Amino acid sequence: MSRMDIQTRLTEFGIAVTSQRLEVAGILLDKPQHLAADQILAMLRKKGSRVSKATVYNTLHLFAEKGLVRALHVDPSRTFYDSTIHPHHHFYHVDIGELSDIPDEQIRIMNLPPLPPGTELENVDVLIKIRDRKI
Amino acid sequence: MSRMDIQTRLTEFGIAVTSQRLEVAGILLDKPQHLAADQILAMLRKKGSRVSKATVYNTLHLFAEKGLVRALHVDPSRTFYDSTIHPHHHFYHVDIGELSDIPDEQIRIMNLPPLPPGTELENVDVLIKIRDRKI
DNA sequence: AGATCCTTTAGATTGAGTCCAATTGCCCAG
DNA sequence: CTGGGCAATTGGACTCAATCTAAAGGATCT
Repeated sequence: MSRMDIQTRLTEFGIAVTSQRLEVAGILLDKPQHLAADQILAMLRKKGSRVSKATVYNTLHLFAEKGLVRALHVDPSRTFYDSTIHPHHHFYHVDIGELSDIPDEQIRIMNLPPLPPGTELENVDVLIKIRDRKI
Repeated sequence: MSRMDIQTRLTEFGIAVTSQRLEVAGILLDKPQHLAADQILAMLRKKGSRVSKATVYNTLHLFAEKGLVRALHVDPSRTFYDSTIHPHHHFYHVDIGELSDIPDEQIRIMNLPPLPPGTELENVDVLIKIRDRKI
């Protein structure tokens, strides 16, 4: 995705454009992937960027809140950010701690239960945990 | 659940019985609930127990591994352990950070995708995120 | 230029969870 | 009973993702 495309994208999601936000988005939105904040920070540093840790965290929170990316809480030790936002679900390979996408169309959920009164749906996550087949 | 019942339960799940494990199980298996390690530790301490932090963590890991309880990674900041193990799913109220059970029978998932080669299913988690209805 | 507001920053701090080396407890053989 | 062996427990140090804070920077408007 070009720098210009990313700018447009940020604006579409109601996010004010700054050079730091462009840098973070440039890394994460590059392709469909799942990255943690510290991985993004490391990648930025490797490229010579001077963005601070606090800004990376602030930026990712903002992106997630505005719906530009999706936060995933699968690995208990850290939050991953998913650059793919059209609805889909995940495989989590517990032996190697790896996350992969499942196209949404394949899964259909029947009989969604009634929500508790006074609440509305935010979203539905399906996480299919898999492991290496034993013998 | 009586002390004796808990002993039987541990043994059924292939867990060697110790006094510390009985104490932890006594708290968590008392009723259907979701507790974090530090909550369990605090409850034990309040009862006058001297179980160490390391033991609480070791014990919960062991319980989860043996299938006596289920670990849930929903709140990014800590792991909750669910005393209910028959299959079921969860509501997560994002505004107040509260977790509640959904009886399994209500939800049916169609068209489970094929698993990646060499892997087998561990389990399927459905997490329905809800929030306070806005006006 | 000054004022206001938002963003970024370095560095300190938090806190769940892990690690480690030492101790305790348990069980069985002799 | 005794002691060897092994598993379980322990306190305390440690890790590290994430948060907090207070100050500095940057843009925009009048």
